Amino acid sequence: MPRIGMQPIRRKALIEATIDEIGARGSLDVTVARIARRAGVSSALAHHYFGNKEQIFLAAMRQTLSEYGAEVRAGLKAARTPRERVEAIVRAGFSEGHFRSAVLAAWLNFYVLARTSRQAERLLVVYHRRIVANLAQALRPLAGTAASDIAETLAAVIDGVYLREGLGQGTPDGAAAARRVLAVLDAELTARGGPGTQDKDRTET
Amino acid sequence: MPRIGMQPIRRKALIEATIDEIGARGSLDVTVARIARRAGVSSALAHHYFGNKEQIFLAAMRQTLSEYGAEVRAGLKAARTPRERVEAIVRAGFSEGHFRSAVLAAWLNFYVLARTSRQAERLLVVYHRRIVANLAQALRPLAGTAASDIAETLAAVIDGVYLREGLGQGTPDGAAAARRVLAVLDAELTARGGPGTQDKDRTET
Amino acid sequence: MPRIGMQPIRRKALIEATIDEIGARGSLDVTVARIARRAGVSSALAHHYFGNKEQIFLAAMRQTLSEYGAEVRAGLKAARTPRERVEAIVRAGFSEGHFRSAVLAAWLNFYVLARTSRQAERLLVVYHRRIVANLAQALRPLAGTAASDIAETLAAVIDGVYLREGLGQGTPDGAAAARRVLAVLDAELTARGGPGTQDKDRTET
Amino acid sequence: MPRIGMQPIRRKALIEATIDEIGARGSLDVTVARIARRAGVSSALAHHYFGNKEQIFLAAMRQTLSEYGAEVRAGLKAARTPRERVEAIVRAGFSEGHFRSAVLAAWLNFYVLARTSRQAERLLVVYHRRIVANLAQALRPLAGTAASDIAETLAAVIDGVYLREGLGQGTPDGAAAARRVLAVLDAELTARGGPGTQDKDRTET
DNA sequence: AATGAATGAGGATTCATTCAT
DNA sequence: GATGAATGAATCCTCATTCAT
Repeated sequence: MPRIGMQPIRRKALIEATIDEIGARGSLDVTVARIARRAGVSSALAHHYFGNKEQIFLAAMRQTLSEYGAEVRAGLKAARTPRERVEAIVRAGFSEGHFRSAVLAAWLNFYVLARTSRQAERLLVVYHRRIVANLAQALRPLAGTAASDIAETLAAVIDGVYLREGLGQGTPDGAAAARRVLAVLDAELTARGGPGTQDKDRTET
Repeated sequence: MPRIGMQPIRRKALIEATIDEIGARGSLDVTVARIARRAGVSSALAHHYFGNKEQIFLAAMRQTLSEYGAEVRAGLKAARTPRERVEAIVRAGFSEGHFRSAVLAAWLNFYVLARTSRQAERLLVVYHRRIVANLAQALRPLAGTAASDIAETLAAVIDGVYLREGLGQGTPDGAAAARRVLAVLDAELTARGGPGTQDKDRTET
Repeated sequence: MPRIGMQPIRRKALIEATIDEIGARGSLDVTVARIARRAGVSSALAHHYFGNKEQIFLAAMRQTLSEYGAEVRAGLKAARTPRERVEAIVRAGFSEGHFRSAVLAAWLNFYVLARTSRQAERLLVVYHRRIVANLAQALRPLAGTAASDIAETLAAVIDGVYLREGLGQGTPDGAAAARRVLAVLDAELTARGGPGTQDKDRTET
Repeated sequence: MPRIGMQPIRRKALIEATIDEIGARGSLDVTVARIARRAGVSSALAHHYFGNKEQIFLAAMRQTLSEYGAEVRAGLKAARTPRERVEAIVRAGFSEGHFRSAVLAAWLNFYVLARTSRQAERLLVVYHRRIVANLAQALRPLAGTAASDIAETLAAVIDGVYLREGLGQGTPDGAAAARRVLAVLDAELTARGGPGTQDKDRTET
């Protein structure tokens, strides 16, 4: 059975299995054996490829983060106006691909992991910075010097909505979630720049 | 050594030890033995009083939630105007007592626990509803029919800020966190009702 | 079943089981589970009392060493002349209690353990020093300033004979082994002090 | 990359790697994978060439023994007098090549291996017999009928000194070790044959 | 009331070994 | 000739939980 060049295939399968298993289990309390079984391999192979459990988790985290990043980039590419750029970033977080119970559980658990693992923490911090930077850049034309501050707030709202919506058992409503975040954006812009600014932005867009 | 009337003392000690241990460990990955040692009792006693580990966690969660609730109520009692009422609720979340790394870790882990334990989920949902209800009630004079919606948003912002601030290693800055949340409040009020409304509210109160 | 005060009993049983198991297996390649089964307890209990496998080994080593030390002391107490004192020390090493295949295997493995474990090495060095010191003290009246040197040699002969005799599968012949060591002693004394000295010693004895 | 005629090269490399690894690790607790890596090949190849782990160990043991034997033979060839012949055999054991920590660890572990593996035991017994035979033959002109007995004793002293010197962490002192063994030889000769014999030998030498 | 004693169950990790290529 | 792929079988260790005292 052993064919050559399996490494990337197995790694990918194990990473997906990890996210799914965390999602299914709802906690980091998943065993390597179950992850491996889900991926259709032995637990020994999982260790062979990743070294230890933490590395498996970190790989899953990197994967989730980079998928999210890709979604953000794809959204940004399609956006034409500053406003659209901000919306793209916000919507990426609540897309069907990511705003699922399993992925949400994974995210939540990565936050927990970050409290224990230095590497996990670093990943999360980097991701945080990147989101804020993306938001700030998109907001600059709309909010000027307030861009950074609004970006920071929006990032927090995204996380908060994500967290709260995810608590429910049912399928989370991504559209509603995104709407709530964008409402905060609108409010901030209106309040800071006055209606004029906002209107101007909208017109521009 | 066994004295009578120890039950409440032991229970309280074990609950505190649980929160501290979750805080210290940074995850739910704490053992009953360690919790018990921290509380100065045997692990057998912990089981004697709580039945099993999940009940210990749930008790710790109830404790954290009710302390938070008490802080909110205390703040509300001292508040005179609607605005002050909202601020009190927001500030309760970022008070020195709760906005600590250990408590934050506990909260985070309660969210995780809620994915596994029906009881934990119920506790969290109840707390969520209560916060939103409190906020909505306080906001009614300020925002009218928009109160509920703004309340929902504010609750999300609180959670998001809490989550993000807590990621850093250093002592979290409660004042800054509260300021950011209140800024959202101001923006929402300004944007929806215009400055006039807000001023009027303040005067009314 | 759990009665109080079992700790020392369990510890002793586990230590004996360890030595026996090393003897039976012929190497350090013994499992905690087998040791525990031999002692009639669960492997979890073995860990509970000793912490980890290395500590179990070290305890077994200490036990073996201290039993040997006790045998030496008992022999010394019964000895009347210097010569008898030396003989007592030598014979202690080849007594029926210690010159058994199992104990021998244990010793051999402790030497191996000493290459990995700092603690084991320390134990072995201390034991080495003590034997040489005992021998040297006993030899002083017989060999004067040469006592230390002869002691060192005798200790080496003891170990060498022990090692070689132990290689065979059959029951090792302790008497023959002791005789060979004492022959070296006689030769050293004769060669250094001349026959006169030796005869005098013998007459004294 | 596979070239023909690699077998002897690979085997030799693996054998050396085995001894080195046992030396480095200080115990038989070495993995085939590490041995193979040290030899620059895959662990599968090690199995391909040796069948299983025990055979790898046995090959390493044979190698060590035969190197030692070669050193003895070389020493014997250069020796002119009986005394020199004995000294050559003794010194071979403490030469720079063999009296190293790594080799010593290997020897020690071969003794352990001999308790488990029939083949290893046979190798060790053969080596033992050969050394004693060599010593006895060399001693015949010096000690006559006592040659065998003295040979047996010397062999034990060699092993004992080897074992004890090897325990220390520092570089073992081969010259001192050899001196101690030869001192026993001198003592035995003096004591048995009287000073005359010994002097005569020494003069001859 | 309180605990020491004890364990079953499980989990991460390791490793010798096999096999298809 | 050589190896990457793969795994079954251990093994150490942890831990929640129970029980007699």
